[in-house]
Amino acid sequence: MSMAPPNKSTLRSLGSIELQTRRELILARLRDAISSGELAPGTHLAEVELSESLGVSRGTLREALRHLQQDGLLTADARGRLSVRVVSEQEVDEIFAVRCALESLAFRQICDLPDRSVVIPELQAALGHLKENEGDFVAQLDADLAFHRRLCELSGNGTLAHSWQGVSGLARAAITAAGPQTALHNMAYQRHLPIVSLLAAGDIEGGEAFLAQHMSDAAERIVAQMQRARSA
Amino acid sequence: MSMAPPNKSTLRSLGSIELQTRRELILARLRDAISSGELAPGTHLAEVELSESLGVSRGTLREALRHLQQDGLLTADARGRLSVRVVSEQEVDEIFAVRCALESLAFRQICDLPDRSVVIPELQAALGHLKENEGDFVAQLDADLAFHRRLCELSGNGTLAHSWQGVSGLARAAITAAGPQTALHNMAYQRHLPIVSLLAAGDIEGGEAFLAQHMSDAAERIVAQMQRARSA
DNA sequence: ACATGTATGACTGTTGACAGTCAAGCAAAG
DNA sequence: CTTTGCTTGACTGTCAACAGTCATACATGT
Repeated sequence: MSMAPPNKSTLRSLGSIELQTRRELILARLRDAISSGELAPGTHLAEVELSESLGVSRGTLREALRHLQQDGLLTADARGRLSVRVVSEQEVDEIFAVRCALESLAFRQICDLPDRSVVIPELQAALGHLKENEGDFVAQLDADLAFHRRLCELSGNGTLAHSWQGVSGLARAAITAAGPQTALHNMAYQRHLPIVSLLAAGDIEGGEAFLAQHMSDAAERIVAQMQRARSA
Repeated sequence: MSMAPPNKSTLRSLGSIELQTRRELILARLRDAISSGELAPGTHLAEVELSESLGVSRGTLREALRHLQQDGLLTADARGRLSVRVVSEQEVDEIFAVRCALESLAFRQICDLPDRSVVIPELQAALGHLKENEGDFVAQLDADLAFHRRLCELSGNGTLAHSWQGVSGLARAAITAAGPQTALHNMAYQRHLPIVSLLAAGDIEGGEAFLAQHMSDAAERIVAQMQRARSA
């Protein structure tokens, strides 16, 4: 019995299996654990215990930890012990101010793009995910951040997207730490809709103003919730 | 023979010795090597060879490499081999656009500070270092970046300062890669002076406009030098 | 010649173990 | 009761070695 020889298109369509190294696996795992609150802020991360529970050696774990440390999600004390970063209320303002600056740049760069018509549908698709599953907090948070990330990516500025990712980890950790009562998910679709509209209109001034309000609102809401949770 | 008992002030003045781990030492060493061009862009970094030449084990080296990778100074190919990042001409524009957005935020936040009078002398001091040793290229580059870093630090926004550091590594690598002919050091003092003046005056609009011009000028000069070097 | 095995070398991924350091607890000396 | 010294336990810093994979080059068969 003879099989038909594979043609080039078949070979190409097979693609390549994505190779996930152990380090990358536990890196993603730890990222999720921190940003979801599974690892509460301030938690001490003992290397031996963590490596055993994750099923990897300490060396492999340490490489992932260095990555997270550079991301700002972990902090080291004088003796080198790592713990999950606790974001203060002041830092929430800082984080969202930086996000505002970066996303405003993305907005401007998209407006300066020769052809804006391609990015609008992309953002509308991201908006769609925001409209779906309105009850689920984490899903809403994911969709929220995904929308803003897409905004940065669509600017075509890879350095910008990379910088944004650097602060987004902290942003997500802060939002999660504040708790699901933050009510960030209420009306999330409506709150993000004007961004796309202003972008489609090419209104740079309007977009920047709206983004500034959008970010300061979010920061204020989170800080308020943190204070409420602290006094309780 | 009796010594006088140490009083508290003496004890306090002793301070504490700063503990430098091997990982941090070689991290700084590699940082310098990359940003100074000692390790040329595209250079392949073999772990065994590097660890031997640095006098550390592979494990220790790898932790430092992960740090640099996250900083964007190193890139990994499909097989995990690391090499010094080569910044394209497009990326130069990207990097300086991000720097502009971040430093503009720093400018605004300093202007919003209750007491601006404290930061002005600090920046003037940084300007002073820029005026000194005008012949030395690397010293000028150091002073240049130090000035901009100080601007971000003085904003009081630690997250902003951290994000800036994230792109500054790439910026420095790009400048060094373009070569000392970039003439970035010419009139560096005069080119930075208006930033402090506008800041002292609290002129946000003027400051942002100047920073935008400052950054796009720098990017243009670097790209031009890269093209010149490439065609030669 | 061309395609297919097959050894070889180089490199990264990963691991387990050793060494040094700090904190906590306890005992002895003042 | 305070201080000093010692022991124990836990933790991070560091290392050398094993295992798996890929590219290269050579040899083999058609």
